[in-house]
Amino acid sequence: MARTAGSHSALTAPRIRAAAQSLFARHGFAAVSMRQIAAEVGVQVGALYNYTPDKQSLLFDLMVDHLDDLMRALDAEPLPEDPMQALEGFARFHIRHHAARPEAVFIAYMELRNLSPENFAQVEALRHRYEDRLTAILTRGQAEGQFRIGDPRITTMAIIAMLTGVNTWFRETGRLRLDEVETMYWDMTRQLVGG
Amino acid sequence: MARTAGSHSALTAPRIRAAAQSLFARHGFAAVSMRQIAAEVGVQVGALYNYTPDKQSLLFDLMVDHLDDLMRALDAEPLPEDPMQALEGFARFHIRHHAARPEAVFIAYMELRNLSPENFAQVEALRHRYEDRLTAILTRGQAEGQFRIGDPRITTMAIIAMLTGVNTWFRETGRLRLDEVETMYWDMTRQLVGG
DNA sequence: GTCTATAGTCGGATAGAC
DNA sequence: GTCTATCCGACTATAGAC
Repeated sequence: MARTAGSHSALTAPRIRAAAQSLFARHGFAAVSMRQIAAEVGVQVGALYNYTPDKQSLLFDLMVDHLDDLMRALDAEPLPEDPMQALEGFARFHIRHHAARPEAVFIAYMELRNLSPENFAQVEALRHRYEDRLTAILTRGQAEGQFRIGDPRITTMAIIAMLTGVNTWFRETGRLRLDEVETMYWDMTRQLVGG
Repeated sequence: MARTAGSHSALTAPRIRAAAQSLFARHGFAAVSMRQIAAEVGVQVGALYNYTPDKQSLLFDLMVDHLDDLMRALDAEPLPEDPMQALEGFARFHIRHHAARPEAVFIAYMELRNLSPENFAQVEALRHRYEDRLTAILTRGQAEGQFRIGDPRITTMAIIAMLTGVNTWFRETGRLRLDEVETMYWDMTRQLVGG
């Protein structure tokens, strides 16, 4: 694995990703320059273009990786037969997963309009797949008479907006621990579906 | 009311506001240039500075006016003694008011990080005053035993996130009318508080 | 793989004529 | 109040040396 002196791609690539994520989350995609990213990594701006064709791809890759990660993590969760238990699993998973990566979540929600149309369509498709998992749980629970809800798709949007909202105010240093927040939001979710 | 030829301030001022709001909502504050705003209005860049000291003030004024408008409109609503009726009034008002001005709402949520620290603090204070109105309703309903909820402040954040989420998917041309959406979200809100 | 240097464009804001 | 002209800095992306 001999490498030329000055060749650090295995190290540089993830550092560029991390710097871009941190800076995009703090200042917004449009407000961050390639020079700032390079400075955060500790290289000159030209070096970035060995890793990304352009700034847009940097953003797109962050979003796609975040959503792939989200789907993989959800698929790794147990999925109980009982709709109420499945819903509890989803709600707790959603809060836990999102609270653990606030920067990626923030970017995925705030920077959609800075994606090119093709990239936007791909990201929306991935997000939709995630939402569909919750819709499936709700539809099943409604059919089995456990949930007192209206349109499962509308209920999906309402629950996801409510749960994701935790990220706007939750801080690890705050008065509540995350597992307490999880339980409070699960209580609200359960009541919301009439459980 | 005689005016010098070429003097159109009474007309130009609101057109600058409207252009800024539309462009900021579509492309984001950081991605929009003063030249773009001027072009949308039909003037040259220099003319904008007769109406605003800088680009930051344009954003700040949009946010403050939006939140002032929100508070005034809420204060104009009836506030029933009964907490359940008060909550229904709030939920329906929130959806109706936000759905009617999607651009202002979008900017108020997405561009907070582009405010200067002083301006951010002022905007946050205004938003907090609005949230407090809902917290007051929830606290009263909890004390009177009508609501089965945990922390009223957390419940406030959850309900507002859920209701505001309507703006991410609702379109006037969609399959649902706004008053139907209002009722569906009120049903979910009622169940969420254990009613 | 990283560097320096640069092309070519665009940004916010201001000065001064009308 | 609006215009033109301009300052001066910053931007993305590329070229070519090492």
